[in-house]
Amino acid sequence: MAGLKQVQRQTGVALWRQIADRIREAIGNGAYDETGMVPPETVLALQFGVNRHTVRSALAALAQEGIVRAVQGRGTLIERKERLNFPITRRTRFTAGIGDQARETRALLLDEAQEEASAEVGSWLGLKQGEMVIRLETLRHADRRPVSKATSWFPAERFAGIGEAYRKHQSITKAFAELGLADYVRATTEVTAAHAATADLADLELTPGAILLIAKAMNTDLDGVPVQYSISRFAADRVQFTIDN
Amino acid sequence: MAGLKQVQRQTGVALWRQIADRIREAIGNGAYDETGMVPPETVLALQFGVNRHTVRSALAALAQEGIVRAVQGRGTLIERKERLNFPITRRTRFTAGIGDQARETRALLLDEAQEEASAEVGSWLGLKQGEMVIRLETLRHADRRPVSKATSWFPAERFAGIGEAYRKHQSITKAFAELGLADYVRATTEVTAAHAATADLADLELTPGAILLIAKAMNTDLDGVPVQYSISRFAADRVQFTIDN
DNA sequence: ACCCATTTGTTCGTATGTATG
DNA sequence: GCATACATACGAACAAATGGG
Repeated sequence: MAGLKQVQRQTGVALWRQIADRIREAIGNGAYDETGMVPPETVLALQFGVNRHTVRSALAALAQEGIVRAVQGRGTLIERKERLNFPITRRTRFTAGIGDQARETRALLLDEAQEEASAEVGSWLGLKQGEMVIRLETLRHADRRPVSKATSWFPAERFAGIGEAYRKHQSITKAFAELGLADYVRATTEVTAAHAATADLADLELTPGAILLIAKAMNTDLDGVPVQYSISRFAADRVQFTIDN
Repeated sequence: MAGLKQVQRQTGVALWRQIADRIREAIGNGAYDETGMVPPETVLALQFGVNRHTVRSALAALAQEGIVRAVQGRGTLIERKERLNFPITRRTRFTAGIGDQARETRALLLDEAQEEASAEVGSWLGLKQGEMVIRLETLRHADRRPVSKATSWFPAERFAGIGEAYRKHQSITKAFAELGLADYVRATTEVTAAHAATADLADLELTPGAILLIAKAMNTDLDGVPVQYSISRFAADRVQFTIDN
């Protein structure tokens, strides 16, 4: 499991960042659960085959993120360690899916706009290019940590006022209900991964080079008519998806 | 869509690498399909707010990967642009899922071993920790490009000889069939994303900082008895998953 | 054949960031 | 904290190849 030389030089990614990424990941995977702390700097330096200064840079970055806290004479304590599980099923809902794993969830409406459907959005929603759609930009937190940022499109005619409804209820499900759609199902989900764009880095409180899990999803009503197309970006360090067949 | 200053300084990730990652992604998304080439270096430099040298470093990295080819006086041509779609369903199979999108698929058995089940593997396969399992390390190509690297575990008693069978048929499905298991289904899939480890970088022909889509999957026979647990690492640039409910 | 704008390729120099001991 | 070596990034040129008038 340990393995030496897990980092590479002259690749455009500084060693301290590669090491920070690996330690963050190891923490998320529960590698240091027994002690609740990261191994000593000298041990890490040996493991990664780098100078202790380099390890210190990596730990400083993680401390900056609030993931670890160095205490002189004791070691580097792990402050936070979470990975939320997000089930993708026919009845996928954000709040219900995350709700039982977090004490508190929040939803923020960053932006709302009415616009003409792009080719991509139109094809997913079954609209002609140029028909009007409502776009919502939303940010979701769990226990005060940003978890996902999503862009959603809705047919404008059918769901006029969904922005206000979402702001009020902080939930797509409840906003749909207020607009007369009692139930909906997840039809299709496409999952990819990519480096975060700068705009998402800020909102999701990530550092450059961070990874996003991206879910492009289409929801329909019970008659199979598309009601929502969304592109959700999740901080890959903080979530995993599960698909149960 | 364009957007200025999409890169950040002093983050431990070199600008040229951030830019290379964004251009690779843009190519994958079809952003330059009209011309079949990347914008001129001077234009990219302006877009990203960096010196032309920095853009050239990024393009040199992409040329090294075989994604683009620079021609003096003409521009930088896009050589390769692919993203395979990998459906995750109750009947998920690698070869059948990828097969119709690639002209040629190959499967390589990198390693085979018999070992005691770890806590994780045991819990997925319904074995006690310490019971014997067979581990296969496999690498899959589509059209001569590596697509995924997978580690699979099988109950040793029931599937003795599966390594040989896999080497012969280059297919899990056919190897199962030879050992008397005519059919199996995908029970659960967990999807995460992470930076590639060094060992995977080499086999998947990726550069450091590259992203993996990771699928932890459990297959059962038709009676619901676990027959396989696997951790597959896909090059995120080259694939996407789809989940149809 | 020639000129020209465009685009990639190359060579200086200089400043800052990264990594080591 | 210091000294050293190398990678990264910028700026200003100039050279070489391409395609079109």
